[in-house]
Amino acid sequence: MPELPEVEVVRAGLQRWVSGREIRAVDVLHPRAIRRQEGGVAELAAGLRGQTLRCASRRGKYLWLPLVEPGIREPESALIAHLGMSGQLLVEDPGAPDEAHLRVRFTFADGGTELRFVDQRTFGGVRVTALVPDDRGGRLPVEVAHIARDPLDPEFEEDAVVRRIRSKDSEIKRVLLDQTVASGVGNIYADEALWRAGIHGRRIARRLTAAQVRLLLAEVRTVMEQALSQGGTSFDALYVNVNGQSGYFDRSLEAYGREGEPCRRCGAVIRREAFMNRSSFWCPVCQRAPRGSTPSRG
DNA sequence: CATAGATCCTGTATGC
DNA sequence: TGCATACAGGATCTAT
Repeated sequence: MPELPEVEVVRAGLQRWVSGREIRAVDVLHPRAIRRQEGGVAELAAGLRGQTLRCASRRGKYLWLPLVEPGIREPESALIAHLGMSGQLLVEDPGAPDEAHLRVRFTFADGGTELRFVDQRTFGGVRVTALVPDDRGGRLPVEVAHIARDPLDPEFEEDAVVRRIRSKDSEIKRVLLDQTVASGVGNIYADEALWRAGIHGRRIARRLTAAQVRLLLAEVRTVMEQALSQGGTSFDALYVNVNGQSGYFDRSLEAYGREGEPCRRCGAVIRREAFMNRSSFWCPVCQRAPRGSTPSRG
């Protein structure tokens, strides 16, 4: 499932293969993929035709490419994409057969490779959106303005984020997944970072020490950087880079998906419990449960 | 305001 | 063999 490292791999692919190219046309094969587009297909097509894509940018799990018309320097809009849980952005030859879940096709004026948005579960989507000023004199898509900087952002404000996390009267895993606190973390890397830091996800954020929160953020950064260096995590080929290749960080996961297997640090059996309509995996020895938390299933 | 929970979506795996 | 159900989970919406 695409979290920050996977989205970053896709961003780099877009930068290499589609940045600098002029869009000729867009073909929407499934309306849900553009459900948040004001004005629907017509406005999407009008907003893209004849525009050139600028540098591929990312914050957390959002991706965008600013759009410029010939002769105009400052972009005022951008093509934005979110992969949801199964979205793919693929760069392919125009003659390649359509994927079963092809949702949107972008073709370019140069007649070269096309960009395809493929999404089985249709939680993701693309749209053209306005760029608005950010807090540092730059510009951001309006959808991204409320998303916090991610831990790999050079301008990530560690101290402020530690304070913000420790102000929350909520379970730490829930806070890690809150994209307005720090972005880019999803269910997999949350479990991995918590395991590495030796912190149970049900601990209340404001009861953690500043040192514990600092350690947790350091582990978030470490696990994401490792995943990125291996091309991201993939379980079922739903996540791929723009060339359709999977990463292999899943071989390095220590907690996520390892229910019933031994903890690689202490040998205890990794546990699993339902959490926010998904699952949490943790080591009952390395990650002590908070008082009053009910042990799950025995 | 802060926090918790439901909802969207479909292919795959599992149980009866 | 077929049908029903559980599961994967990011963002957003509603409820408290």
